[in-house]
Amino acid sequence: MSDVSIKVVASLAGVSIATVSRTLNQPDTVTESTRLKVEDAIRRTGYRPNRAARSLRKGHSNHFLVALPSVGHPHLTELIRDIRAAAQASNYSISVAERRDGDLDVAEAGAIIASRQADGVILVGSNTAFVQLGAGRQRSTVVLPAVTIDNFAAAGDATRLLLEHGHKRIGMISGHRDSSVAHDRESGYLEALGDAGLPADATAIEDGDYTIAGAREATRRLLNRREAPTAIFCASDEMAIGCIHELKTAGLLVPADVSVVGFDDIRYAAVCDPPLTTVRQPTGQIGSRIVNQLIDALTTGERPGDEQEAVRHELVQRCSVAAAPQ
Amino acid sequence: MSDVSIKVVASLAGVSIATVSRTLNQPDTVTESTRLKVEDAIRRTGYRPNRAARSLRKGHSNHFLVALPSVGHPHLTELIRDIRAAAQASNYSISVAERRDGDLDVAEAGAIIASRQADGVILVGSNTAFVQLGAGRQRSTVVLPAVTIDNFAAAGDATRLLLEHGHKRIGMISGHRDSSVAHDRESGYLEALGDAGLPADATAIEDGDYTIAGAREATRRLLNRREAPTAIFCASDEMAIGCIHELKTAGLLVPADVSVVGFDDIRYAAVCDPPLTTVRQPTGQIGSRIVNQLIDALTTGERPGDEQEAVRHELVQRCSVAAAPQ
DNA sequence: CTGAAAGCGCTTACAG
DNA sequence: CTGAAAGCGCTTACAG
Repeated sequence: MSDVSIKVVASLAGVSIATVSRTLNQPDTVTESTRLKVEDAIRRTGYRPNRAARSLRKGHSNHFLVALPSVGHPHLTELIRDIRAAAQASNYSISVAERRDGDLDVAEAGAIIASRQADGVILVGSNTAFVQLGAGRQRSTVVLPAVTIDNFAAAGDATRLLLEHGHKRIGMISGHRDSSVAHDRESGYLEALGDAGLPADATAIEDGDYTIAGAREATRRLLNRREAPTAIFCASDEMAIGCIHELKTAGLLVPADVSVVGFDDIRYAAVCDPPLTTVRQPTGQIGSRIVNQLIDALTTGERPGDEQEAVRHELVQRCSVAAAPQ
Repeated sequence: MSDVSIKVVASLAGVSIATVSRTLNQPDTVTESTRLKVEDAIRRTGYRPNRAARSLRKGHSNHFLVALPSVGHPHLTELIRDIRAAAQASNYSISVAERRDGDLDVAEAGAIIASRQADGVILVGSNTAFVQLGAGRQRSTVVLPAVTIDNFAAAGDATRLLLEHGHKRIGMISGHRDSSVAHDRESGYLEALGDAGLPADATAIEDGDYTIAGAREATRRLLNRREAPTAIFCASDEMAIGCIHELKTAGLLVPADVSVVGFDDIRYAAVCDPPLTTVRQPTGQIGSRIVNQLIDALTTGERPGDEQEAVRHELVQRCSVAAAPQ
C-alpha cells in the first residue's frame, strides 16, 4: 500500500518490469503461469500503477474535464452523472471544474488539453459544445459540434402552451443575456408571441440570473409592470421555484392567478406546490452522445461533421398552468 | 497550443530546459533578462507544462479526490464548492467521485493514493472523514479525524423543538441505517424523546434512503401507523421536501396538521411551501478545515491529533413547525 | 546565475 | 513468450 512501484512487483514475481506491464495491459501475450505469479505479487504488494507515469508514457490520460458555469444546479448535476457514466463505460474518467464567466472559453479548454491534464474538455452551459485533442503525430485542438436540444423550439413550445390556455400577457424570466442558450430560449418565446399576433409591447423579459434570488427579483419587476402578466415562462426550474415562491408571497395563487412553466425537469419539479409544468431535457442521451463523439474523434483522429446533433426535448405537463383568468 | 514541450520553449528562448523550469518554479533564481526571454517564448508558443511529467518527477500531484455517496444533493454540492475554494486557495485542485456503497471505504481511498492519482482523499457522507499520504521517504496512508457537526446533538435540538411545541407523537425519516451519521441522528432523536419521558412505543423511525421518493414512501408508512405522528423529523431537507409533498397529497396541512423539520438547510428550504425549519451545517467552515488539515499533514508529515474537530450547527426556524393539534 | 545529467515510473518497439 | 533499453516531459541536486 505504501511505496510500491512496478520494480518491487517484478522482483517479487521474479520477472522483468516489462512482463509486469504486459500482464496488466495485454494479459494474453503472457504465459498463464507468469500471469499468475505477477498477479499474486500485485495482490501481495497492493501495487497500483502510477497514473502520472502511465499518462506521460502513453501521451494521453484517458480523462476528460467537464467545465460548467455552476456546479449546484440539479439539472447540470444530472448531466454530469450521465456524462460520467458514459465515460466510465469506455474506461475514461472525468473531473468537473466550475467556471465563472458566462460563455464558453475555448482558449482555457485548449490550455487544459495542452497541459495534458485531460484528453478532452466538455463545455457545458452556454452551449453544450466541447473540445478535443487530435492524437498522433499532429496534435491540435478541435471544437466538436454541440449536442443539445433545440432551445428555440422548446421555448416556443412552452410559450405556445401558455397561449393555448388563453394567456395574452406572458412574461419571461431568462438567464444571462450573453449566453447562446439563453438567447435561443428568448427568441423562441418572442417568436411564439409574434406568431400569435400579440403586440410587441406584450413581451416582457426579465433577467433571473439562473438563481432563486434572481428569479424572485425578476418576478417582482414583472408584477410591477403596468400590465402584470398572467403567465410566466422561466428558463429554468430553479428560477420557476423562486418565481412561484415570490408569487405566493405577493398573495397570488398559482396557477389560478398566474400560470408558470419551467425548464429542465429537475427532480424538485414534480414535488413543487403546485407540481411544475416544464420542459425535460434528455440528459442521458446528451451525455452519452457527447462522450462517444469525443472518444470517436480521439480514436479515429478525424473530426466529425459540423452539424449539431439534435436531441429531443419533451413538454411535461403537470399542474402549474391553468386557463387565463377573466 | 499544439505539441509544445519545454524543449521547444528552451530552444526558442536560447536557454536550457533547466532554466525554463526555474523561470516557472523559482523565478527569483533567474536573471531578469533571461526570465523575460523565457516568458516571451512561453507566450509565443502557448506552452503549458505537462502535468503528468511534473507529478511524476515531484512525487505528488497537488490534487485531492473527494468521494461522495451521491453527487446530486444540494447540501453536498455546496460542501464540494467550499472544499474546492479552500483547496484552490492553497494551489490544490480537486476532483469528485461518486461512490455507491453507504460507508467510507478506506481501502479504496488508499488505492487511489497509492496510484498517485491524488495526494489525499476526502470521504464525505457517512462521516466526514478523510485520508492522506505521508510524504517523504516513508509513505503511508493515514486517516485524519473527521470534521463534522455533532449530529447527535443537532438531531436532539430538532426533536426538542418539536417537543416544545407540544408534540407527543413524533416520527423520524432517516437515511441509510448503516452509516454513522444516520446512526448519530437517530440516537439524538431517540434520546430526546426518552428524556421527555415519552414511552418507547412512541418512537417511529422509517428509512427514507435520503431520496425524495424514499421519503414519500416512508411518510406513507408513518401515516399508516396506528397512531399517526403529528410531527416528523427528517434527516435531510431533500427528504423533508418529499415528506411535505406526500403529506399534502394525503390532504394534510403543514404545519397545522403535521409539523416537519429538515436537515442541511439547502437553498430550496427557504422557498418551500411552507418555508422549512431545519438544521444548518456550516459547509464553508467544514470545507476549509478539512482541506487545511490535509495540507498541514502533507506539508509537515505529521499526523494531527485524534480528536474530532467539532463545528457548530444551527437550528433555522421558519414556518413548518406549529403547536401540536388538540 | 546557468547547464548537463540523472531519474521519477511507466510502456513499447526491438531482439532473442 | 520474455528481457534490456529507450524515452515520455519534467525538476533538482551538482558542478561550474
